[in-house]
Amino acid sequence: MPHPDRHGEALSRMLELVVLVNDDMTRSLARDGLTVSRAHVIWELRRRGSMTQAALADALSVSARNVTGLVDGLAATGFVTRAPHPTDRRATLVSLTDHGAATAEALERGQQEFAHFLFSTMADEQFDNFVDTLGEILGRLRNAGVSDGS
Amino acid sequence: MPHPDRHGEALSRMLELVVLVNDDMTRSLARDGLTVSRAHVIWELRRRGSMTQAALADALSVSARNVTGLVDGLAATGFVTRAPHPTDRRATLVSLTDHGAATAEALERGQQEFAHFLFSTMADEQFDNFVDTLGEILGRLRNAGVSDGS
DNA sequence: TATTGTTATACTCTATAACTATA
DNA sequence: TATAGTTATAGAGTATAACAATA
Repeated sequence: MPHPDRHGEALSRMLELVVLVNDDMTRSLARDGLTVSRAHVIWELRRRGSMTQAALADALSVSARNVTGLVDGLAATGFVTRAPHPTDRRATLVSLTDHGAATAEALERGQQEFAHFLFSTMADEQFDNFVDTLGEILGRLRNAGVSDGS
Repeated sequence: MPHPDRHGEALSRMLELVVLVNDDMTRSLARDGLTVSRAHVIWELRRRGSMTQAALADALSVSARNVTGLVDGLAATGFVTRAPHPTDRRATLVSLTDHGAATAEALERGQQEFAHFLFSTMADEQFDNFVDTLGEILGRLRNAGVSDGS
């Protein structure tokens, strides 16, 4: 087992990674007139098609109140539209506009390029080990919703 | 070089890691009555000692306005105190109270335990590779303040 | 003139609670 | 009764701009 001190160094690097990735996404999305939260909405609509706001709230783990606000913003800037639900007159169907769909594709392309930028020069063995290790760490974090991080 | 598709998978895992680590820190800090931003203030004060608000703004990459708010909150809850700067009468020195210092130590212990929780069962070789790879990725992100992430 | 910190103002994200229209 | 969505309200984090006190 490695020196315990190295564990702290590894965690520091992970925390810096969190910050840098977050900053990078925020900056990059701002160029498309988006925030991280709004991009999540677009992302879900692309993956799963038109949805009611209740379904969006569920998919994004966010309150109904927040969905209203997020959809308000996205509708005002032309990324999504609201339409009455065909059978349930209480509900609203949220869909991507053409602009929203094009943006979703651009986001996906951008993400692919970003992944390439990060990993493409890495040797096979190193890369595989990295992905596996990420998987192990994610497993722990998922199962231990509780812990004692900084 | 690995299949390009695996790059996307690696990035997905990294993004999930960002979310989980963030959630974990938020939940854990809430138990001490802290938020991530306020914990950063305590962290810097522990690392570098008492500082003026201007120095804090610099260290945290945050606006002067924000420092006022953060210090207000931390002072109201007894983690820090404000005192006049001995030589510059414009400035205010922010210091940890005993409670703040004790909290800072607890945060550091918690972070060590968290690192242990994540890494202690890992084989040497895997762990070393992981740390090295994190370093490489951080290097790229630091140097390319610009990129095209999701 | 420049710097330190505060107040004023505003935007985003988050939440709960009350309310309307429907199921 | 229960669900879908909105409005009301609130708190945290972020920011810029104007201002007072001091350098």
